[in-house]
Amino acid sequence: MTEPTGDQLLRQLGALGNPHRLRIVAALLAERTYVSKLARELRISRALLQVHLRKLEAAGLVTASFEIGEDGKTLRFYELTPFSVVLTPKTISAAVPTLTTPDSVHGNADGEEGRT
Amino acid sequence: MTEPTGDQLLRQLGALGNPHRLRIVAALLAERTYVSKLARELRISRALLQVHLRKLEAAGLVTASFEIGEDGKTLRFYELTPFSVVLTPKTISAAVPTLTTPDSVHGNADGEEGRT
DNA sequence: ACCACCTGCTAACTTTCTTTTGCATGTGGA
DNA sequence: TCCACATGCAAAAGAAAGTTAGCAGGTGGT
Repeated sequence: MTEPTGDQLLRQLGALGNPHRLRIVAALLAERTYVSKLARELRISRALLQVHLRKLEAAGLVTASFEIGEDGKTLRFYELTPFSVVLTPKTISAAVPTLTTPDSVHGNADGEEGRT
Repeated sequence: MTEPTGDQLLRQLGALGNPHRLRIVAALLAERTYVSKLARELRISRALLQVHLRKLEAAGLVTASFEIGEDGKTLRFYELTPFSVVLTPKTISAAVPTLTTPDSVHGNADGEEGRT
């Protein structure tokens, strides 16, 4: 299953390339929790945490789910997805050809000699 | 030796989280080359390529060196550094405590209640 | 009812990337 | 000398990311 497409890989890299998000991952490894609590632990605003969590979620690194706390309140729990990404020139090189980013959209995949 | 500090890891993630840079890595794996040529191959401007190369270099993923081409011209060759980064909740969690980013600079480890 | 928490969302700002343009310099070959 | 290529750097415009602040609604407990 660890055969990320270029875009998928890019999303994961983008999601992990931020100190807050790395901390979030670390925190969630220690224990799954709900947003407000996590925000308090990391000492960042809920709004900010939410944005970061979404990015992690979009990359498939964490998952969210609603749960009812002991006091009957609805809490949104987040937990880690047991991912494992190996970054080496090879793995990257293998993913690159599957990049669909608005970058490869040249309409021209190969060809075109630079000569005049 | 693969024991990146949080900052180091962050730099590598930041460096790889971009389609152009992933392509650059892939291209350099295929063959080491000099800037102008690489720019032609990737079909991006030299100026842009330079910026990306610097970022990769700053993260220690590629290295540069001057060399004299057959025609006696000075060329700046770039080549890959055989890196290998494993991303899992654990490896990340292990790196997080060593993050020195202007983020951890709270000067205040605990304290400050959220009260109004 | 009021307080204490939880959730979600948006508008506005600030900061950091990304990319383009253009200039300056150096070398070998015709 | 002029052309073709290489290198380097910086200013400026555009785009994306990161943050803050504030509003709205929901539930349980006192």
